[in-house]
Amino acid sequence: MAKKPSIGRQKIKIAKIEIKNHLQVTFSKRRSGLFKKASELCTLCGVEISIIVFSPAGKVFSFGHPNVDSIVDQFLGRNPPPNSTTHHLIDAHRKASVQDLNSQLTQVLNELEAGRKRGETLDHMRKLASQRKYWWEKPIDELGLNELEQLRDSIEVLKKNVTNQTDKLSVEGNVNLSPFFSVSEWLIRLRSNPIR
Amino acid sequence: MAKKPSIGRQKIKIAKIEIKNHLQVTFSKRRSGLFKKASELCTLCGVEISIIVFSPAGKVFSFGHPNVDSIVDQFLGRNPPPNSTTHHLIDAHRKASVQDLNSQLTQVLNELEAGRKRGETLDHMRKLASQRKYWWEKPIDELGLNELEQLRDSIEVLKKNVTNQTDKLSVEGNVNLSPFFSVSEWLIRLRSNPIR
DNA sequence: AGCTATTGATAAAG
DNA sequence: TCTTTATCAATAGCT
Repeated sequence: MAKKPSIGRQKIKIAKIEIKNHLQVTFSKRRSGLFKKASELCTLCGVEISIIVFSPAGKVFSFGHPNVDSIVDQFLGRNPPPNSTTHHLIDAHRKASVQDLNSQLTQVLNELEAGRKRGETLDHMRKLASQRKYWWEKPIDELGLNELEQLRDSIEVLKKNVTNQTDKLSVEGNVNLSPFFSVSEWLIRLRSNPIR
Repeated sequence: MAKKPSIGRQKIKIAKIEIKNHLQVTFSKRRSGLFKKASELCTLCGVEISIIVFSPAGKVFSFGHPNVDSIVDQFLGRNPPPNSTTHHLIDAHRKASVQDLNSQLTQVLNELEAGRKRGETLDHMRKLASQRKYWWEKPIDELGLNELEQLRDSIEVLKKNVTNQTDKLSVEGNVNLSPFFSVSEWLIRLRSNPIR
């Protein structure tokens, strides 16, 4: 029989797929494949993985192991807040090297940046961003003198709070005036755009 | 010649690997594979992906694409803030201890998780809210103006502190520079994982 | 870190 | 989106 049921899988170049329909199919397949790989890695090696995918359409797909629930629950915990927090800090300090901290910061920044970008793709988020009802939603470098003074005052409170947590804090009360973006903005967007 | 036709790849059960050495090898291989898959998905479909892996040893590995350029530039100090407080900031950073970074990072991470989590189990969070005594344990939507200020400030200081820490650490050590990482990714890894 | 035999993932088509 | 088929790509077991 000269029949050729299928040419089968073909090698492809790793470059932006232009055919929309094709792209959608590939995205679906590879996204599930990626999550499956992550799942296997979790099981095989007992690690914790979090994946967030922001599609061009503004949809968000996420994978997490264990559930985000357990992370939050662990933090809130049954224990009294001070103990819980202290425990968490001690544990983190024991395990974390400075390199880890940097990695974690990178990760956080990546997430924040992704969250910010995602917000920009959504109409209602765009609307929210443009409103900027409060000064603290602005990028810090846009703050005026008076606003900076408020900021400085709040730092004093911050110092006390953090001191309570770690009983060891030497950060001086200064404000970083070169932000990448408004923290409050991504906070608002994050909570306004629950994953999935 | 009988040679050495290895038995090649064998099917494995997706379950926790007990042999430590074996686990480490598998973790390395599959982590690379996962990041490569993510990279390909980014390129093929033009999506944004963030992956965070917490190893059992406490190490953190992250993948992010794209839009990390601006962050990298900030980290590299390409655009230092032209204001008088810079010196004070640098001073503060020098004094910042690892514990400071830990505590601040922990706080940021938890707030981030709480913010993401909120959309899915609003009731659960509100219920737990009544048990909390400190502002940094609240869900983000319950934070007031002053509290948001504090949070933002802590994050800004955190960024600066880690920038300083990274500067110290990026001097020596080799890094795993996989070919599929973008230049930005390389830069971040160079600064995040100076010693491997 | 490399090698190779297999398994696993997936591009193309229905 | 789901199934099938034919290949391509990832990786388990060794060295």
